[in-house]
Amino acid sequence: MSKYRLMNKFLKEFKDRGFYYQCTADDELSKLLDKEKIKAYIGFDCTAGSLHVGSLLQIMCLRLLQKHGHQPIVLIGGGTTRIGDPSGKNKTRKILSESEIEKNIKNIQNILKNYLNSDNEKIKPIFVNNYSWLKNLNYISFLRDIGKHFTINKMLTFDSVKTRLEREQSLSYMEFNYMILQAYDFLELNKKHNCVLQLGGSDQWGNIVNGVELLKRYSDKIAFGLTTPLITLATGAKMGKTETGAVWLDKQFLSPYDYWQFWRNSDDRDVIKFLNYFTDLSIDEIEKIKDKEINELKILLANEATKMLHGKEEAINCEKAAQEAFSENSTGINLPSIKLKKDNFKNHINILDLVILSKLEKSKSEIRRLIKGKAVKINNEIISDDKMNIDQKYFKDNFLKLSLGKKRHAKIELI
RNA sequence: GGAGGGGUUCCAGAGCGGUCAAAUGGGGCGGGCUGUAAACCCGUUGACUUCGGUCUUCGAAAGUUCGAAUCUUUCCCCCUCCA
Repeated sequence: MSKYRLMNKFLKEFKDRGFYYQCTADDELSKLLDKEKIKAYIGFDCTAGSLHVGSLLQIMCLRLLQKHGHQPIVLIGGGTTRIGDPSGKNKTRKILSESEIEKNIKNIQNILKNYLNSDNEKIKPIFVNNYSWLKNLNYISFLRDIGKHFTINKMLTFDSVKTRLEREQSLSYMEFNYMILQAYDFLELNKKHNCVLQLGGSDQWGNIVNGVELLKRYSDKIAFGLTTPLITLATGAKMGKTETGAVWLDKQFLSPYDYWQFWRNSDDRDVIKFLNYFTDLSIDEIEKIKDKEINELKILLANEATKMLHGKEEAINCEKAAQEAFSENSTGINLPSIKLKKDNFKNHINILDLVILSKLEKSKSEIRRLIKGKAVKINNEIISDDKMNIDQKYFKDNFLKLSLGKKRHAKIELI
């Protein structure tokens, strides 16, 4: 901290953008980064079938590394997922099947590829799966070579262990070993790739420090750990999960339109922060525009974030669709469309069934409630009767716009 | 191993034989105000319904009863204290 002004460019940007939370030794790290291009890694867990915005800050860290000429290593925890990280959990989580894990790994890699530069040999991401080394560990030699560097006394002091022990549920020996395995990952990546830095969320601090210390003890090597803060929204909620579900970084789970909307609906107080975290706009640019009309900034944020994941074209489409959908007399023509066979309309279809088909809502009771609350619209006309039938004359050029409340819109198209 | 306490709808947490689809708070959803924000106000929040009702829920199963989230038995799980 003391040499802040002299700080390495990568670290400086890391701090200026608000990514910085803790570092094992920032002065030394700064010096090292000035001297040479390094390899750094972040581990991703593959419990879920995809990644959501909760991991986006980590992904942005990888991008930032690349931007400054360092090479990121993406560690997918194929092995450790088989164990389960006890951090922040009060229950042992379910163990996934082999095929599920394999599928998740592929999917997660694909998402990351959207974000990372793979063209430049020097900085292109190295994907590794810790299962490849963990699966063949020999128990006795592992205990002797690695285990001896860990004391139970110390391990018991880690929050992840402590909370589980003190407070509620049991902690299995299997999970207890998680932190050792993660430390071992760092050692392995150091040997194989000369990786000297591990990044992660602040909840990973303990695990990261373990790795750094293991490297020191085992091979007398200096390595570093760097963590990012836990992002909370202005409302206090954790980032990444909405009530409707997680904000997935994956078309199959969340449409680009909804992804765009997620950013567009950010809390005023979060917008500048998010521009720093989740866009490529330079700090200077953000400084320049920060007093612009807040809704313009939200659109900018949505565009930039969507562009990064889904591409420029999609981002433009999303903006158009949104503009159109929210305007007074919109036809909803640019909305993502739900296609229905004309057979469904031999005569007519009940409004409730139509909404169900649109997938905007799946409970008829809920739709009835919405209708009572004047929240259901077809072509911007309020529907007041849940027995109403919709026939083909509601379709103009074979489509109609269906709205639930102010924010949920869909285009129903006849084919 | 011994002694107590507990498992309730998304969450927290009341209820302790009928008036219980279950208080209250949080969250969500919708409406109002606005700016697709926040705050605030109002409504709503198991499913299905021909709007009369019907069906499924209070850890699991069996039982008592006209009637059970509420009582009994067995089982599963959790917490606290003692050994």
